[in-house]
Amino acid sequence: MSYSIAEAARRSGLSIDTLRYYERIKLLDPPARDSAGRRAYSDDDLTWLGFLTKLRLTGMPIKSMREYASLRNHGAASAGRRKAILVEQRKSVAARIAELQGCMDILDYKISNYDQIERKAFGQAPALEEISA
Amino acid sequence: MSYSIAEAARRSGLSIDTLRYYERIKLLDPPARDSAGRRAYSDDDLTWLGFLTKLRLTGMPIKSMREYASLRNHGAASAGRRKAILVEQRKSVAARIAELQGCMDILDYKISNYDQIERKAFGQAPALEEISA
DNA sequence: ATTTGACCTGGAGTGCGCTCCAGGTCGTAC
DNA sequence: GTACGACCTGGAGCGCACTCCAGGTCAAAT
Repeated sequence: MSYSIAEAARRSGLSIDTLRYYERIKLLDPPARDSAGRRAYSDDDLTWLGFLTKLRLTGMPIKSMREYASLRNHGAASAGRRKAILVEQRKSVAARIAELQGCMDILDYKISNYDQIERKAFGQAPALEEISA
Repeated sequence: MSYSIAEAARRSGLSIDTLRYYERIKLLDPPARDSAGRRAYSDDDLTWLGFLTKLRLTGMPIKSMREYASLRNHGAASAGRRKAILVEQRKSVAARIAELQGCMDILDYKISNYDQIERKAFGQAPALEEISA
């Protein structure tokens, strides 16, 4: 199967502009063209786009994605480097998750403070939270 | 205690420029000044900066942080809205953590693929991974 | 034959969150 | 008294990841 750019956008969740942008910056090999010169994305193209969007979601900068993308065209010899990139990214994702957990604990603490204030709302204790809010 | 901008930067982990920037965009109430007109941050200022940096770490946009910051100056009446902002942010953090977990699963899968390739490296199986790499 | 709409290109513009710069003022150390 | 270093201001500049635009082509529908 092959897909128009609009279809590819719909299926990948990226915008049409972003698809062309990714091609320009070499994240994506130029897709086939139909007889009228329009892009015709293959299933493989979409699979790759799907993986790219996952990498983006991890917060990987486009620079690194470009390196990974370019290594794909350098065959099996580049597998080691490709794996290393993913391992490194995995590490940074794990760190980010831990960081977010930590932040969430703080949010929970602050939220529970506000809860207490609400529960005290019928008393007249002076806004205690202002001290650390 | 009060702190020079350099000290405040060191303690908050933000740059001096960022401290002045945060003040300009009203994330931070203008700190006191010493006799020479230099900023003198209080412990409360630093506490607030600490909380701000946590909010930033959660990915909260500066726009929302500004809203929260401005509500602080509107007393106890704004506590409900402030809490709502934090609750909303907590939700988005939880969602982001889930998203990252999902991405990490994919990374793990890809990495284990590369592991297999390495283990087969002494055989001559054609680079199987190319199909979905 | 012409209108429509999806697509094309190269290049400019945008929003975010800083970061840097020039030119100037202070207070302390020599 | 002058040299130094830390600080000040207003404003310009930057890197990132898109996003938008003008002006054009092409094929199917009327």
